[in-house]
Amino acid sequence: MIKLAYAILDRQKIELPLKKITVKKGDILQRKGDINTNAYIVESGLLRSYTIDDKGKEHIYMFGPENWLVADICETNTPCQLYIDVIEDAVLEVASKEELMERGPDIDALLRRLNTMQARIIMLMSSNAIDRYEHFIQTYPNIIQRVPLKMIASYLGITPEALSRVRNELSHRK
Amino acid sequence: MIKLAYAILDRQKIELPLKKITVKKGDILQRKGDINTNAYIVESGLLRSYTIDDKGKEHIYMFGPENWLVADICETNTPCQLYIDVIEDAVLEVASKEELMERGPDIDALLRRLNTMQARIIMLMSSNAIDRYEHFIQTYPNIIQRVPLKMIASYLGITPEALSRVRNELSHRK
DNA sequence: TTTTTTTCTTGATGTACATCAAGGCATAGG
DNA sequence: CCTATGCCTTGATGTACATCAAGAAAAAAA
Repeated sequence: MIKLAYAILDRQKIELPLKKITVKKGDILQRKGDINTNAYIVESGLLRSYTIDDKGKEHIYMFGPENWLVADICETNTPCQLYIDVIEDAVLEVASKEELMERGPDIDALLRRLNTMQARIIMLMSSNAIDRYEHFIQTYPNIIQRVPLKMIASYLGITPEALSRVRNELSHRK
Repeated sequence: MIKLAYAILDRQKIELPLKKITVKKGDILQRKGDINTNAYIVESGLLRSYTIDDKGKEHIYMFGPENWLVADICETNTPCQLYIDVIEDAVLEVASKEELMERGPDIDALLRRLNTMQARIIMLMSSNAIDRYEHFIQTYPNIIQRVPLKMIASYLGITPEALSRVRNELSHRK
C-alpha cells in the first residue's frame, strides 16, 4: 500500500511536535533504493529530489523550498526511486510516513500537487526549451536566484548549454 | 479550491446510485475551457483526455479504461485544461465533482495516481522513444490492442512515424 | 459491393537539442 | 594569498526525432 506523497504542508493540521534536524548543503538525506524512508518538512532552506539515469545523468524531480513536504512516493518495504539532498543549509522536521498519515492527509494539498504534475507532464510533452523556461520562471520566480542554472536545466529536461543559449536568445529579443 | 482529480475508483465506497449514460465513439464529453465539468466513472468502454497545443497538435494525457475515474483537475469556476472524448462506445456514471467529494475521496487511489505521474515525469525527462514504448507496453498491456498507434505515440510524446520505426527496430532485434 | 476515410509504413530532408571541448569567471579551501 | 573546483558561456559537430510526402492496407461509410 502506498503511504505518502509529496504534498504542500498545511501548517494548521500539525498537532504534535516532530523531531527537528539541521542539515548542511551537500548532505544526502535519501538514496535511490533506500526503503521505508522518512518524510521531510522544510522549515527553512532548500532541498531537491532527483533520479540518476543509466548514463549517470541527474534529473531533478522537484525542488523543496520552505513549507514543502518532501518525500518519495513509494510502497512500504519497497525501494524508493529518488535521491533527496540539501541545496541550501536547512532546518527540517522529520517524520515517518506512518506518523504523517495518522494525522490525516491534506486532500487539498494532494490535489494541488496532482494539478502541478499534470501541468508539468503537458509541458514536457508539448513545449520546447524556451517555453519550458518561461513557464518555470513564472511558476517558481523565487527559486531561480537560489539554485545554479544547471539544476534548472535538469528540472526542465534540457542541458545547461541549451538553457544558456535559451537565456541568451530571450535577452536578445528585448 | 481544487475539487477533484483523476483517481482510480474504489468500488466499495459507492453508496448511492449515480446517473448513468451511454456514449458513442467520437463523442466529446468535455472541451478545454469548459467550467465546472463533471467526473466520469468508466463502467465499460474507453475514454481519453488530451490537450491541443498552439500548433493544433494533440497530446494525450491519459487513457480511461474500465473502472477509471476520469475528470479534470481544476478549480471551481475556472476553465479546465483538457478535452475528454470517447474512443470506444462506453457506459459511464456521471457525477459532479462535489458529489464525489462528499462520499470521501479515496486517498490510496490519489497516492497511486501520484505515483504513476511521478514515473511518467521521470520517463519523459530521461527516456528515449524505445524505452518509453517498452515502458508503456509493460504498464498498459491491454490498452495497446484497443487504440490506434498514433494515440500511443501521442501519449508517449513522439510522432506516429517515430513509433512505427521503434516497433520496426524492436521486432528486428529478436 | 464500391468509395471514402483512416491507419500504418517507408523514404528524404530538416531541426532542435545533445554532446564534446575549451576558455573565462567566480567562489571556496588550503 | 594562491590554487582548485565549480559554474557559465560559446563554438563545432553529432544525432534522435520531427516534418513532409507518398503509397499500401485496413476500416468505415455509402
